[in-house]
Amino acid sequence: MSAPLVSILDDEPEIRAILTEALEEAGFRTQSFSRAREFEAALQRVTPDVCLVDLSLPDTDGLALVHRLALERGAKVIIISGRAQVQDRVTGLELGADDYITKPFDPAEVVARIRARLRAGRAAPQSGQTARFNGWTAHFDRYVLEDDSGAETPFSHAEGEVLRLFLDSPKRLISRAQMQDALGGAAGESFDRAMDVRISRLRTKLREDPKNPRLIKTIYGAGYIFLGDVGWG
Amino acid sequence: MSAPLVSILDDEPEIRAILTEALEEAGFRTQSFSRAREFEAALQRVTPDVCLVDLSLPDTDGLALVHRLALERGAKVIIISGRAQVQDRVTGLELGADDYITKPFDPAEVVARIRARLRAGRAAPQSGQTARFNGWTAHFDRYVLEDDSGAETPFSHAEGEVLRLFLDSPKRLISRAQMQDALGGAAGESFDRAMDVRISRLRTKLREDPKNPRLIKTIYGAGYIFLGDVGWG
DNA sequence: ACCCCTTTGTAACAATTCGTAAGGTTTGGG
DNA sequence: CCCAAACCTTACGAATTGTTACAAAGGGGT
Repeated sequence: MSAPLVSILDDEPEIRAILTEALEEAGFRTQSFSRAREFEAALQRVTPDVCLVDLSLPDTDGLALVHRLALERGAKVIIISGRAQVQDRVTGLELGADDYITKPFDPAEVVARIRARLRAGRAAPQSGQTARFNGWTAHFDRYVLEDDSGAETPFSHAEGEVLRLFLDSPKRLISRAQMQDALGGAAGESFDRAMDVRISRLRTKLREDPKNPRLIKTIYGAGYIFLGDVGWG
Repeated sequence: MSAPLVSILDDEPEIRAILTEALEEAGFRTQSFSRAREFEAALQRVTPDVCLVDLSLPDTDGLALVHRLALERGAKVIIISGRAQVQDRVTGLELGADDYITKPFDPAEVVARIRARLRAGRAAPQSGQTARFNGWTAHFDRYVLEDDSGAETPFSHAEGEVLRLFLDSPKRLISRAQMQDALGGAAGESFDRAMDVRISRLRTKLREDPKNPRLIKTIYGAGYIFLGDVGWG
């Protein structure tokens, strides 16, 4: 599966350059155009995963273009515009745009919003979620841990919560208070022990050596650290 | 088909009032909460089409809540926050939010952005007659399940209700309370067991391995998840 | 009306999950 | 080196869920 393709349509060369650089660094394939005509010609060939469209184009009515793109072709469209009035944003969104970003913008936010659109597009918003780390593959949709040899070990919901928390913040200290919050536990003396048990059970399934844990490390008096090179997908 | 349901979670009464009024005028059903705990309790019963969540909540870490909502439950989340830094927006979106609106906001834009989410989602319940999933074809007009080899197994009305509920929301957690609602069961001690039996019988017809169900997964204390790539038609 | 079959809820028992308690082990300061 | 606090692990039990057996309810054909 190749990287998502993002099309950029903007008449300012500088904007195109900034966006192209930020998007390629973020791992997207890009394609940029200065005129609507070229852009629509390219659409005959490929359908981009997301289109970034500037409204103030010299050779066409931007809103009409957005409308055609979004409602007729079903493309995901993010408007990038210098017009910042609420009314502009509302009409842009009502016409079918998926998002509306005003100039000046921060490239990082553009990337984040593109990712949000891609995520939403998937049939299964929350799952198909798998993470690889150090020979293991965690399938959160099936609640299964897969060995590097392909052997599978099921894990429970409670164990999954802990594992997900770790995989979201690898190589970073996670305090017990943070866990308590993330795992929805009521603050209390007793919940500490419950968390211990959850972690203990997770360690067992990850076949950790109690004497020498390689993945889930305890930091005495501070919390835990999950070591492991995590890749989501 | 009833109006989409929007849940509002914000600790400021005035904000809740403004949003509620604007949304109801726009034709949505609304439901608002001041505390995360109440909000999560309500989620046991219904899954809103869109959740508007304020990050600065007194009783929990808002970001962790968003993460749980978006990634684990597959809900559509729009963050409404007073924090306007780019970094805040990026982390909010990366954690799974579908959109990020900063205060002060214009209610009209909020409505437009909610509509954009609903349009993109289109997870609306299907009313088609047949659905394909993982080698099976369900014919709701004939009350028959068709094998990938063409062999047919009849299913009853009660089993069909459960199956349709699953097929309408694949790969998403469905709580028992939601089922009870959808299947018209009175909330009571005894109906719980009846649902278990319905699911057990459906599992049998889908030839699920009791030890390792591949399609209907139980999440202890939370509900069920139907895994399967569903295509209607 | 009678019989037989299907459907579906209820009851009873088995299996699983997960927090709690209890006892053991490790850590780090004095 | 000693001790208290922090942490790990095991066992147990309450709650949750699965499965089977059974009975009530309904439908069609004779």
